[in-house]
Amino acid sequence: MNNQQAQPKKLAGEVDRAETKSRILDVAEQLFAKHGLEAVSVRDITQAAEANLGAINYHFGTKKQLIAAIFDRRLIPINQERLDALDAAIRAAGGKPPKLEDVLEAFIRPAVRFGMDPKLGGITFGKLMGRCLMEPNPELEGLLHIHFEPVARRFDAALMQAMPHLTRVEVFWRMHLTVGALHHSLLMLDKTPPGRPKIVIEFESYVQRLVAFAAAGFRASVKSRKS
Amino acid sequence: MNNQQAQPKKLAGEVDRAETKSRILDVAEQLFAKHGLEAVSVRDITQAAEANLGAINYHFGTKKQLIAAIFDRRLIPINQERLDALDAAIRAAGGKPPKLEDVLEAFIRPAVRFGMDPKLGGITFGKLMGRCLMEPNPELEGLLHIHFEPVARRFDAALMQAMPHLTRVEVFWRMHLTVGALHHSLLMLDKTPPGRPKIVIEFESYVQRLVAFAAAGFRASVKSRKS
DNA sequence: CACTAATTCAAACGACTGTATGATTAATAC
DNA sequence: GTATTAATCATACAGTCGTTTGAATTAGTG
Repeated sequence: MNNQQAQPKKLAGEVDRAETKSRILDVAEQLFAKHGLEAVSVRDITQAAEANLGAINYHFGTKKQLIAAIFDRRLIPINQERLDALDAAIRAAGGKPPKLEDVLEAFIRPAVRFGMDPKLGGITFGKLMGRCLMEPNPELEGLLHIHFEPVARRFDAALMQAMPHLTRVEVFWRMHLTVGALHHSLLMLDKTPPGRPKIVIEFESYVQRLVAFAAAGFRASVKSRKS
Repeated sequence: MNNQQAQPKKLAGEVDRAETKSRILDVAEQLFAKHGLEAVSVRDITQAAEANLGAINYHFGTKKQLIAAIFDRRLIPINQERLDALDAAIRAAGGKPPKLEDVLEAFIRPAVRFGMDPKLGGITFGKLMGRCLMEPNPELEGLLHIHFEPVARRFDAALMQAMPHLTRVEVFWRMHLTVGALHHSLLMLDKTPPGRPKIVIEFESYVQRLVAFAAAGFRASVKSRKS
C-alpha cells in the first residue's frame, strides 16, 4: 500500500542492494516481452531474477507498478530523443516547413534504436512495446497515453507543416498507420516464420526502409478507385 | 478429454440446442475482443451467455478450442474472400501482372469488411485479430499460421508480379508493414483518444485510404539518406 | 559494542483459474 | 410406455495468481 519505498541511503554495499531491484527490472522486461504481461507471474520474475517472492512487492509495490517502472525506464529516453530529433529537423529547415522524411525519422529512429539495441536487451523492449500497444488493459493505456500525448502533439503539428495540404484528421490517421507498421515490424524482428526466407536486419537500412514506407504513405493521395 | 462432441441429431427444439453453442461463440468473441484472451475467464463467458459453467467444456472441449473455433468461423470466410478477390484481380489483368492496388485491396478489403461489419459484431473481430497478431501464445501463432500461410504465399507471388523490381525479401517485408498498419488501424477504430478529434469512419473511404497508404509504401524506393 | 533501518526470506492468505464429475432434465426413437 | 442420447446443472478439484505478514538477516551509524 506504500506509494513509494524510501531510497536507501548510500552504502558501501549499495551495488548489491540496488542490484536486486534493477535485476528484477531487467528480467521482468525480458519475460514480459517474450510471453506477455499476463502470462508472466511475479513468481516467474522473482525466480528468474534469483530474488525472493516478496521482492517485487517490496521494491515496486505491485505488479502493475513494476510494469509502469519498466515503461518509464525506456519510454522517457526514447521520447526525449524523439523530441530532440524533431527539434533538430525543424531547426535544419530554417523558417520553412521541416522535411517529411526528417520528421518521420525523428519519430521512428529512436524507437528502433532502443527497440533493437543489444545493450538495452536487444529487441526486447521493441516487442514489449508492440504487444502493449494492442493490449486492452486500461491502466496500461493510460500510462502509455501520458508518455505519448505530448510527443504526438508535437509530431502532429510538425507533420501538418511538412504536409500542409493534409487535414488534421488525415495526419492523425496516417500517423496511426505508421505507428502500426513500426511496431508490428518491431515485433516481427526475431520471428522467422517457417518456410520463409530468413531476414537479416541491419539497423540503418531498417530505419530507412520504415521511413521510406511511411513517407510514401504520407504523400499518397487518396482517390476513389473503380475496383 | 473427448476430441469432438457428437453432432446433435435434428430435433424439434434444435434451435434452442444450437443456440447455446453459438451464443457462447458470439459472446466470447466480443469479450475476447474487448478484454483480451487471458483476461476473460470461462466464467465470464458462460455468465454473459447465460449458460452453465460447464457449457464451454461440453461444447468445445477446452477454452483454447473455443478460441480456435472463434478464429475459424471468421478467418475462413475472410481468407476465402481474399483469395477470390485476388483471382479476380489476376483475371482482370489478362496475361499481364496484376495491378498493385488491386492486389492490396484484395487483401485489405475483406479484413476491413469483416472487421467492422455490424452484422458480424461491428469492429469486434477486427480488434480481436489485431490483438492476437501481437500475442505471444505459441498455440495461437500456430493456429493463425495455418490460416494465413496459403494466403500469404499467393499474395507474395502476386505482389512480386505486380512489383517485379522488388526482391522476395522486400515484398515480404513491406507486406508485414502493411499488415501492421491494417490491424493497428482496425484496433484503433473505436478509440477516440481524449483531446483528439473524433474520427468518423466510412467503410469505402477507409479501405481506399489503407490501400493508397500501402500501395505508396510498396512503390517507395529505399535509398540511403543523409539525416 | 548496541541501535536503527533496509532488505530478504519462508510461509500463508483469499481469490480466481480451467477443467472434471455425476446427477438431473429434456427430447428424441422404438 | 421404456430406452437412449444430448444438454444442462451444481458442485468440487487441484492449481496458480498477486499480495501480505512477521520473523530473520544484513548493513550502516554512533
